Amino acid sequence: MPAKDLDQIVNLSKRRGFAFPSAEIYGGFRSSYDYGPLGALMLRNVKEAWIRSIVQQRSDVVLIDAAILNPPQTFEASGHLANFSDPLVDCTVCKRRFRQDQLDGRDCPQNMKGCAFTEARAFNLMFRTHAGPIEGSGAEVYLRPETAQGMFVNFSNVLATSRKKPPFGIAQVGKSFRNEITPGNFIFRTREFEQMELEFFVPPADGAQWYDFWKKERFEWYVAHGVPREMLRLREHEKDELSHYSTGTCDIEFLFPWGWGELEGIAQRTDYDLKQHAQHSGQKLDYFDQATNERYVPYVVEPAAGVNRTMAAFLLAAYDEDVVNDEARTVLRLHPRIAPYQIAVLPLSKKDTLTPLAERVFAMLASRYMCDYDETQAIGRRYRRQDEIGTPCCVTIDFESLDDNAVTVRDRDTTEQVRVPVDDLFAYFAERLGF
RNA sequence: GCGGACGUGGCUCAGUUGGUAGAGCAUCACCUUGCCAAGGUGAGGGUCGCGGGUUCGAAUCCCGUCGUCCGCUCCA
Repeated sequence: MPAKDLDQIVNLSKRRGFAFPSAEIYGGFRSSYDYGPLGALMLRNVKEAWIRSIVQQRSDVVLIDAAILNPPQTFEASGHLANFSDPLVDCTVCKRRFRQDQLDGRDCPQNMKGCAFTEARAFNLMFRTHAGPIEGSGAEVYLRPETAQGMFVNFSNVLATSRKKPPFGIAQVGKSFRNEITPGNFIFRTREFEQMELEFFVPPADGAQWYDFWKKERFEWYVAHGVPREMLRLREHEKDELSHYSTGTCDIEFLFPWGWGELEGIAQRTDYDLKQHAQHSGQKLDYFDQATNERYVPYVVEPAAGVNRTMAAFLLAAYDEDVVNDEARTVLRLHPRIAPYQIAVLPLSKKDTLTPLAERVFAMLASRYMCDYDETQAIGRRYRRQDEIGTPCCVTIDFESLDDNAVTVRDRDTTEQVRVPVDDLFAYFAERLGF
């Protein structure tokens, strides 16, 4: 029973410390969220799960971390400066908004009787600032609207230093900034957001094949991390939806409370980006294949995912309310790799006699897993608290533990308990958590 | 950005025709219990988003502003 109501997640986030409206003591700042103690851990887990799948478990992808600030040339080449700005006009009569360039001098299509337009305003979706301390001086710079250009401008650097050759990929996780006209839906669309992008460079002839590969690969990543298949879909873009350089794009969409929303776009970008940067920079951005004696500009397949909206999707998919012992409980059925904590260590009693062993068990488990420690209030209440933040396992130390050096491990989803010797805990959790 | 609704302690809310704020849950301390929450006693926490105005007096009226939600628009 996934959450139907966004409010459930927003409230839980605020109440337990996943995400807070940014600068809340000053009334909040539109479109920004601050991630709290649990949210910061979960966000990191989402990114690490992606890196693990894309970089660690593959031998053909390397990771970079490029600058957020970029000179205008980067975005002149990418096309963002020319295409990322729309002149928009509002009709003061029918209250509709149009792109001026699409109106082509005509009257408002919605109202034949002379609608009145406002002055055209340019909505540039890129954040601009300047380098140097004095207002108006120094070089003009832009905050990147996507991480992708960092991979393209470093294509040669990576090729020369990593000893990779096509097909190979450059991955990056990092913040991007877009001056969205309408941010909203909690952390789904914010002006400052984080991306997980892969640029996968392939021989042109293999582009379509790799496009299919990454579509399947990325879809299954969400499934493997706990999103029910029926809450996901792969939507191929229509021909008229495609960017001018793309020969195919599809979105991996999640069924949000407000409808299907994009988690990730997978695009065939052909050789557009490398050629643009080669042209603007005057540098060669191609690959010489020794085996075939051919020189070519690789085609690019780009899976580009949103970190924050993926986190939102994980939360929504995991949210559940069930009944345990005639009591309603809220439980986040998060994947163990995604949950903020994997384990909570809970001494049954606050009696000092249990504390030394409990602290020893915590120190042991914390060397490998993110663990919480809580010794206040009734044990049942602590279980429910951990359920609500998605902790897969609770380890309870009782008085018997002092004698038999064993603890009780309680499962979040089934609430079942098993007795496990302290010495066997690592082996047990490796099996139970999967890592 | 437009239209509509809304903005009260961490959360959910109550606050009568304007008279200087309450509840439940949560949190903390102590006691009790000790394997599936909401026993006992007590405590902390709100200039009612922010600013201005009207008034003897405003959470309650007016203006502005910030923010949230819905619809439209936008989403290379």
